Amino acid sequence: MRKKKDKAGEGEFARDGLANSRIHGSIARTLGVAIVSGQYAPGDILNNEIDSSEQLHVSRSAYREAIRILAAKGLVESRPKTGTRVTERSRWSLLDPEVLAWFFESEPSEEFLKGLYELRMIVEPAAAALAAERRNDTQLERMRKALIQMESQTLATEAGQAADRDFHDTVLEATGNPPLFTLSSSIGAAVRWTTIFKQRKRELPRDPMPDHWKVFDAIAAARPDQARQAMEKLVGLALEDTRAAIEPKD
Amino acid sequence: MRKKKDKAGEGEFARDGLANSRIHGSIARTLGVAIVSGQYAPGDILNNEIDSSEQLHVSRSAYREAIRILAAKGLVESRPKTGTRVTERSRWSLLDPEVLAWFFESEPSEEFLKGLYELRMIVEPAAAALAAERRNDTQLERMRKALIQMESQTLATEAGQAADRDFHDTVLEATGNPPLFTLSSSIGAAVRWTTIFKQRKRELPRDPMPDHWKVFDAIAAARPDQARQAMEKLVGLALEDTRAAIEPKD
DNA sequence: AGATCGCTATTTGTCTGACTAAATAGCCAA
DNA sequence: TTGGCTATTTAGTCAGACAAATAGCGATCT
Repeated sequence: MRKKKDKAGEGEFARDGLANSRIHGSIARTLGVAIVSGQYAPGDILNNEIDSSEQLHVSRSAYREAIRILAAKGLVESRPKTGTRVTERSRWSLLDPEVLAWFFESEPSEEFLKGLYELRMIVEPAAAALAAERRNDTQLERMRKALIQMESQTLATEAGQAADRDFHDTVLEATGNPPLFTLSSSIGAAVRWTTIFKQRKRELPRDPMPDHWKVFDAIAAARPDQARQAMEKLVGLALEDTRAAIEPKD
Repeated sequence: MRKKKDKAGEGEFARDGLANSRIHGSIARTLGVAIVSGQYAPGDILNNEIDSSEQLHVSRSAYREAIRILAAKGLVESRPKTGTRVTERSRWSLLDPEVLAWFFESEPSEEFLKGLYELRMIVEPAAAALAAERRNDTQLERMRKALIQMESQTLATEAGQAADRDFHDTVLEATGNPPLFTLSSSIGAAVRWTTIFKQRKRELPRDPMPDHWKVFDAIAAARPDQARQAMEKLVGLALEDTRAAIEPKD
């Protein structure tokens, strides 16, 4: 009864190779992905804890801990007798790093991506302006290193993409505004998908470096307005590229 | 090495009267407040699960579920052998409604409030502009009703304050951008504290209604730029009022 | 002396099963 | 019809055992 071989179908939950090697984390991820991908609709009630944990071949306590994680992120709500139900979308913590990752586990909807870009378009230019006023030398150096790395590795490599994200991250950090900085995971997600979509197009994509350097130069020169405008242009072009790739007209 | 007798007052955790009536929620709140208020510093290691749960007079499973909640919000990180440690501030989900509530449980630091206002200053004018383009009649009606309620009840009443928050909420919702809308809890928190600080001053505070109506009119008239400017002014004045109240010079 | 390997103690992680408490639905009586 | 009681279902809590991971130490080898 204990270690029986899983029957196909039920009891499958992916244990991520690296992180999330704990069962509760894996279950949370599995359920989280199922919820954000629409496999469960808001208002739907999950099977009760006993049935669910049996189907997944895990103990009730591990399953419950997974549910607590989902509840903490606003995806579900539990009450005695009623059970655990999926909450309405407006209550989901869409900017939570994990929730975001679950969203991007399957291809995100165009509408969702559009929303994320709109957020970038609002936040990043303002952040660049603040960064131009407040950045310290360490942060400036980190930005420069990131761009150099991005330049030499190109966005075709994982290291280059990480450098890209690191640059945008550091800009946010240089605002010295902690609440603003927590948006970095959301913006990082959008940045990542810009790259993915750009590379999906066959043609050689536009070189992103000049735009990035303009932002950097303005921040280094402590020119807020210039930094805002440069970042506006950068994000605008990224949006364009992504939109072009997402609407395949050819 | 380990303290035999812990601090006096062991086993105390507030069970919120209304929501959070479950033990795991109460413990999460107690620990969450202790963490964000600086009672535990990032890097600190919590007592192990057995000791902690005994001190709180709860079962280990209830305690563990609380820890899972905190981990889901990025406040702590658990690993075997090492224990559960408080994560660095930059990983905290500062915009999560519960985390925000824990922050405001004790008086928030001026710096934190400033960050929140800066976020408002960035997000709300842009949101008002988008709302002017996209709002539907239902949302418009909700905004109008909120302002009327706010006008008649005044910000001295709980109902009036709720109406204020509802107005700002609806503007965010009218952007039609779900990721943007999730910022409403953060912005609502800032709005709430504007009122608290304003009322702390003895003198009769400035009437907030004209500014609000200007924003509404612009959104109703579908004029994005006008809406942006009106909201900019509204938030700017709110910031001023709060700053005046937070720095008592008289 | 230094590096390497493996052991062990400690801590979280998982499991089991029983019992408690809350919330609902449905019944029964007024 | 209504109002309240009760049965039932579900999450919530508890206790205790065992498993897995790993940081740190110590023995061993070079």
